[in-house]
Amino acid sequence: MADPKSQKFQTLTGMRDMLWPDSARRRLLVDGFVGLVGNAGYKEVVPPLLENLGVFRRIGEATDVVTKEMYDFEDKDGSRIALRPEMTAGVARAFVQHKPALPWKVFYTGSNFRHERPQKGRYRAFDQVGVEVLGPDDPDVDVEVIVLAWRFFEALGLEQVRLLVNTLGEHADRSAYSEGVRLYLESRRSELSGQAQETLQRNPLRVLDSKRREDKAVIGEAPRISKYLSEAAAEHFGRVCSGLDALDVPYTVDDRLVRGLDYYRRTTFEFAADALDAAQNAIGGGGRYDGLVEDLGGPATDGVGFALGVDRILLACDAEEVFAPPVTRLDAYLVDLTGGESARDLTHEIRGAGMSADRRFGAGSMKAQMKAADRSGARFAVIIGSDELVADEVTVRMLRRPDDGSHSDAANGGQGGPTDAQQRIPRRELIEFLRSRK
RNA sequence: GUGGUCGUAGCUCAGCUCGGUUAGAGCGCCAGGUUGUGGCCCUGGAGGCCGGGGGUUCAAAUCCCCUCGAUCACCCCA
Repeated sequence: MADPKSQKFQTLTGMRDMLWPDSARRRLLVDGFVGLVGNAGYKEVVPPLLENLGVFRRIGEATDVVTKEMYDFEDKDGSRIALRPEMTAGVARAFVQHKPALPWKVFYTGSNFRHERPQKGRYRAFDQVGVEVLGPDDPDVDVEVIVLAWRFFEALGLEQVRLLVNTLGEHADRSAYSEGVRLYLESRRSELSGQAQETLQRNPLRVLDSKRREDKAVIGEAPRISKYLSEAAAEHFGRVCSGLDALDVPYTVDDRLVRGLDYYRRTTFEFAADALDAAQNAIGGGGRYDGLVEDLGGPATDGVGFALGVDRILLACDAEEVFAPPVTRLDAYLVDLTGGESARDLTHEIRGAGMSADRRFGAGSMKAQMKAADRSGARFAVIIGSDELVADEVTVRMLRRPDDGSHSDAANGGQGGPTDAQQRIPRRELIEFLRSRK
């Protein structure tokens, strides 16, 4: 950095400012999600960004998220607290604290923080949207949750999304399976990559996730979860699959799908965006976490949910060229050649009537004001010159047609684009004029 | 935490290999052409300590070292 007197600040590593139109697109995406899950009976929950560190420890002592990536620090009273690295643990804590009626169906949107090396689709501050259902053990809940996410991707226009599902079995199944995998991998330890050997010591199941080529052969012959499943777990999973079939949601069972966080039991799932050439192509994931609530001091309660990565979804939308940012719309833009009082009064009058209006501060030449009017996306320029002022009239000029979603552009062939119709009307009729042409 | 690539105008980049007058282009922005009319066109203008620091040299955007940042991959995960 330069000399301290004139130090310029910029965003921290892995964090970024989102400016328009990216911010508009993100807003639209989040609003769409809220609408979708609201229709399914989910209510919003807004947990705090900071929690006692212990809340997040339950995510898994063997995970990087907990051991290496948390923004944790000491509070002023000496207690250990942390910025949330994900939402589920905080939501589960809220459940334990408030004891809401069952089933508790909630959704959330918000930022999470993980201290990792940033790369495409991975930031230290990232947005997620998600849902959680606490209470029912019914496999139909798993289905509802998965289908919700699937419909959301459909609504955005995404087509190259793959749904992967798996089951890790119940607690005992998972432990037995983990041990089975560990024994197997130990027996072929020398064939594994160095990284995989390290992972093996901490969390054998995670080795199955390795992307390194040298590990593939060994992983391919590893034991399958199906052999370790209890009857109940197998039946649960079977009903999840048949539910997805019934609702025509395509999926593939991937028995190597081991999700990162320790609290998952039974159903797990992940959404991969194939249009993303980046390594970070998981745009969402989730599963059952029966036992998490108990770990946090609550009654034994089943839970299932998912989290979707807003940033990655937007990246996937870019790759598939869908979900363009919304077009700016304005009902009127004021062009005032007489000093600005009319622009000031009319913008507020129009807004007060429930329509949208803007104007240019500092006025400028008519050309400058008209240019600004065009760029604003306004349908009409409302022009007030000295003639109009004296006659108590306004000139209303159409800048684009009602059905013209694009920015006006004379070069686009003229269909619905170029317009220049204008007329003078009494000033008191302006609101009615704009309203009748909305 | 490890490795590769890259930092020049608001944005996208040229110039760097073979150091040498006021560092360029396109887009965007501002103004004028059109003294009351946007989108197209033409003209002009503003805007850069060439990421920062140090070194080599008569001379560094250009060569060397360090540093910071970005980016991609590993790891991990959304």
